[in-house]
Amino acid sequence: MSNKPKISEAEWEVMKVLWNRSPVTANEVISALSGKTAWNPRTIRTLINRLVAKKALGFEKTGRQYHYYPLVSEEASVQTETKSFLERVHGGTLKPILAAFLEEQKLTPDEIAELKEILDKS
Amino acid sequence: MSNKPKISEAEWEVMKVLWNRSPVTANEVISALSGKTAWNPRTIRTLINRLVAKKALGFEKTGRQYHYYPLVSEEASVQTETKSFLERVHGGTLKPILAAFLEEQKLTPDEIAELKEILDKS
DNA sequence: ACATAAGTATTACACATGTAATCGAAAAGT
DNA sequence: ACTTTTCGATTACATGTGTAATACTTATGT
Repeated sequence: MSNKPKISEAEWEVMKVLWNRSPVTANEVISALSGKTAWNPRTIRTLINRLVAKKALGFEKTGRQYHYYPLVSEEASVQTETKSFLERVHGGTLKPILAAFLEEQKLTPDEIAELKEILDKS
Repeated sequence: MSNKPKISEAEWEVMKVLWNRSPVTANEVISALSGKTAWNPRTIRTLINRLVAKKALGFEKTGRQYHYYPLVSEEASVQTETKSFLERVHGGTLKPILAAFLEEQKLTPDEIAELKEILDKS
């Protein structure tokens, strides 16, 4: 089952909150995002609702409040996104991709070592 | 100037044709894509028009025919896409991303060596 | 019990995207 | 010169996305 729902860019921010901690209420998602984004709480609720409609999130009712939790794992979603990304830039040279990776992620030495290990094993 | 126009997934296919060879006519783009996609020629013309509107493509008229060519480089576009992709999954663990990369089997041993070199230098 | 507040559900609306069809103009055949 | 074909330009339309506002429902305080 667990088919890969397409998660939009804004929705992705919501998912990251839920992957980080769950189950949480809509309000908790809203306050978690209030530092990061300038979205209206209504907007965030809309995003949550869409994610529920897409079956990327589930919830349990506790009284009138809903506690949301992910129905898709972060790992699987990253995989899906990455695959789609790679398909799109297929044929592009790989070097600038990794270069951007390195530049953007500000990799720690530990992470670099880990990546090298992955490369070694392949 | 040359600001980064957002190129959609379908449009990206058109750009790849043009990055590969240009300037070419719409019909040449259409036949280049006829093997890869099942799009109606009308659809491809629409995509070309949108890319022109986004200033991702330019053209010269030769008689009544237009010869299109990219206004943005593949390198720059890959960079932009990659940055956006990374921002979206930012905070996600890096390992599954590289794992997906490797799984796609885009990496030849030569490339792996090259990547390791990049990692070494950073 | 009833009003109020706090959640959730429904509706809105503009712009992007996928996927074309139709309109109009100009080149080319007859 | 007129008709037909061939391009490009304009228009279409459903669905997705960003960004909310409004309506509805139900705890909760009084």
